[in-house]
Amino acid sequence: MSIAPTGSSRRPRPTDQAEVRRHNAAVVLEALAARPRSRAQVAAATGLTRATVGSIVEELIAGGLVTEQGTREPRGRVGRPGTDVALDPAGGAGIGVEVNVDGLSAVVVDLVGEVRHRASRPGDQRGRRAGEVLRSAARLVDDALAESERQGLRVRGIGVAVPGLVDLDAEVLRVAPNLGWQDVPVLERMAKAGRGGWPPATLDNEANLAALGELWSGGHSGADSFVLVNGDVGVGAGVVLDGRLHRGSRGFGGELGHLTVAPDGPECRCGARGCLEQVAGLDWILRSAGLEPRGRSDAVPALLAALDAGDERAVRAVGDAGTSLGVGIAALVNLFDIDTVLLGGIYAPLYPWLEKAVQASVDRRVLSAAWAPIAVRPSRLGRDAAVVGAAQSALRDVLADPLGVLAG
Amino acid sequence: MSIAPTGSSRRPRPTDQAEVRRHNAAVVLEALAARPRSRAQVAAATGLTRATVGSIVEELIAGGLVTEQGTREPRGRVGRPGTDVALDPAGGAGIGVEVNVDGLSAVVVDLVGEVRHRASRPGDQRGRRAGEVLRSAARLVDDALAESERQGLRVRGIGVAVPGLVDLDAEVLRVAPNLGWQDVPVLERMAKAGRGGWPPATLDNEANLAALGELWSGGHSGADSFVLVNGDVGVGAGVVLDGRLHRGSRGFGGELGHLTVAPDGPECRCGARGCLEQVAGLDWILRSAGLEPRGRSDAVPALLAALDAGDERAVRAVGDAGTSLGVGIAALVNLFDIDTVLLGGIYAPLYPWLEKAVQASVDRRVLSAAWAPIAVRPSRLGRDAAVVGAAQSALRDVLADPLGVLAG
DNA sequence: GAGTATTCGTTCAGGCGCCAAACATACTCG
DNA sequence: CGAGTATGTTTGGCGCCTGAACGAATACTC
Repeated sequence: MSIAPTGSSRRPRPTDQAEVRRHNAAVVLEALAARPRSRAQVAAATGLTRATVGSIVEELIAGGLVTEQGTREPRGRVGRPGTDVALDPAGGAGIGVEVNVDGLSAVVVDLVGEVRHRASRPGDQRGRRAGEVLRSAARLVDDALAESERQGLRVRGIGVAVPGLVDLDAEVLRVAPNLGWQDVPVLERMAKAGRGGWPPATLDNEANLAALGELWSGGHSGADSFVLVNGDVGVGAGVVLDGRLHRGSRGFGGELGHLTVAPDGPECRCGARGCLEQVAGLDWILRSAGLEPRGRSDAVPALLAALDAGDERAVRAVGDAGTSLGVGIAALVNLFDIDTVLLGGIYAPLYPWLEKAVQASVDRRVLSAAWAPIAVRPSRLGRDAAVVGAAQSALRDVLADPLGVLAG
Repeated sequence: MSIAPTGSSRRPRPTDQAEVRRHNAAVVLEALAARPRSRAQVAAATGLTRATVGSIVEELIAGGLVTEQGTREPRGRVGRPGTDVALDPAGGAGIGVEVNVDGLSAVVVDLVGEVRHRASRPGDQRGRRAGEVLRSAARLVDDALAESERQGLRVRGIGVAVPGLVDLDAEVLRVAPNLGWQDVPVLERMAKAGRGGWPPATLDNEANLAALGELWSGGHSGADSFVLVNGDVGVGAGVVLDGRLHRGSRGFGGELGHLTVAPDGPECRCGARGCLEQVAGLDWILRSAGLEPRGRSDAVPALLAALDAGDERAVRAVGDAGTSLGVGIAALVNLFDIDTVLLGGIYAPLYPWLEKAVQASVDRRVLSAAWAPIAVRPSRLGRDAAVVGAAQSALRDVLADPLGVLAG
């Protein structure tokens, strides 16, 4: 059977009881992240003993990640009341930055998921040089760091979202067609332009991070496998399987926009024909609705206004886009076997006009739809998903391995 | 075995040191599966202490999963020579069964991956009733069990591969379009028809199992993320990410055959239009090459003969199928970010005539191809992949949790 | 050929983490 | 106010890994 020696990273690592402790600490913290609870409740929820939970909570309190809340008011139940333990908002924060075609934005999110700071620089970035844009982004980060310090938040990491293919190993933005960028070492440039003293930063695709944002903040109960389709000028997909983002081995996954849906369709920037992006992307929708794709910040409200007014051309444009989009989504669903699809980015506000066409198209093309219906829903965070997801991705390290973070 | 009442399967489970032991036993066994080694070498490879490895090996020997081999001949190195420890072939075996359109087959595979028994019943199954077919399959299993006993192999499990959508929870074959079956409780029926005393059996899609077969036996060095595209009358895909098969949450994944590649194409059995299966499946290829799709067992050799003879019509048919197939593969690659694609099933023998068209089509449509080339290769196990994978999937349980298997 | 160096496998305390049970605490109920 | 119940902590015990020490088996050196 020769399970190939797999020279690479795939070698399974051994465990020891320190790892057990770390793992269980993460389990406890996870339980507390869902909702404040007493130690006994945590024990019941996780399957650990009260003794173990007590000891872990003690350690987490010492590390400043959780705090004891005042005794809960009596609830009419017999027995000694428990004292709730909750995440400490000051225990950690993450900074998220999004670089996108129509502007930059940044947020600070604390350990409980609250947005504590928010800033943005709107404006079309397509004309600007990468270096210039990233200097602006670095300034947003510096501001966010300052603000975090003012609020007594300890920033654990920075997440940067970009609209393009990211090489995770090299931490380089390989290509962002809609920005016209290529091979840009985003993190390096930003750090160089910043005031220094930054916590560790990571770079990822905006659709991926948006999906994480939805996973952690969206409160889509029970949906721990879903795809977030992020519509914009381009169309990306963030794939979450069993509660884990699936980036692909090289960070190049989720390129839904370049799925072929019309082999004889218009030529795409990527060189192929009939890419989904060309018949369901924002530019196509705008053109098809008789609006100018340029000056996007005005164009989207104009589109929505036209739709609200019942403009037939606009309604049909969006419906047609929905049909094409459904083809792409059906492909996703057939391949990944996922039962929930979230429409994000520009698709979120367009949802009411997309819904029918998308659902019809999906139902017709998904083989398993008869046994298990596919739910297509609008994203909850909308355009914020990527920045928030980026900020939270930094915090996930804390939640996933609290003891490791405290020790490191 | 599992503790927690687990309302939802996604809740993270706590660990204790018994789990540590089990995990480390699996790590040790995995190291030994790759190649026989001494305890000291296992320790070096895994990072565990010699003391720990010694104790685990002792336990595995007691359980009959591994054996000490004679002292290795002196190798000119100083120091006391180690005694190699290796998987014990008799430590366990798996039975694989494949039910397919053109026949049934079964194999017995032992713990080291050797095929110890092989049997098949060729013949078109499309006309036969499910019950009848499954009775034949059950007989193959009974024979395989008898043969295993004769060879002193302890059968740990049975894997059944079917060409269709499988509901993993219910262990029901939901639909197999090319067999014309629907909602068949395959395992139940087989067990009822068998002589009894069967070890636990599992049901899965043939493309999935073929992918596992390739993963474990293919020796595609380094490729622990790949897609196996299994061509036949239908077209399925088995997706392996980071060395783990991705079935989808409900076992409905990998339906590459019903990807839309030609929206205006012919109508498919599934109800949609332009499914890949319709323009790259075996029936289409045969028709397009001027051969009768019926009587398939003869048709494929005829096709190959025609290709060998340079028959233009046949060559073009396969080439065209390759182009369409490339569209589907490009979709897979864009979405999953995978750099290796294996062509299996009927595509394996057709590979020489498919290669060019597929690769060209893929390269044109995969966004990341410029940075990371996509390798399209024929599968190594060919038509055997699914049966062998099915047999091995039973053995994986042993390798993944040896102590658990021994205890249970 | 004897002594030394090196490597292998085992044995033995030591530490750590979990569990089970007992205990102290705090509240409800009658 | 006492009985009953649930929470949180303490204690003893066990299992597992580690590190060091030890015997065993081989090669190297003089």
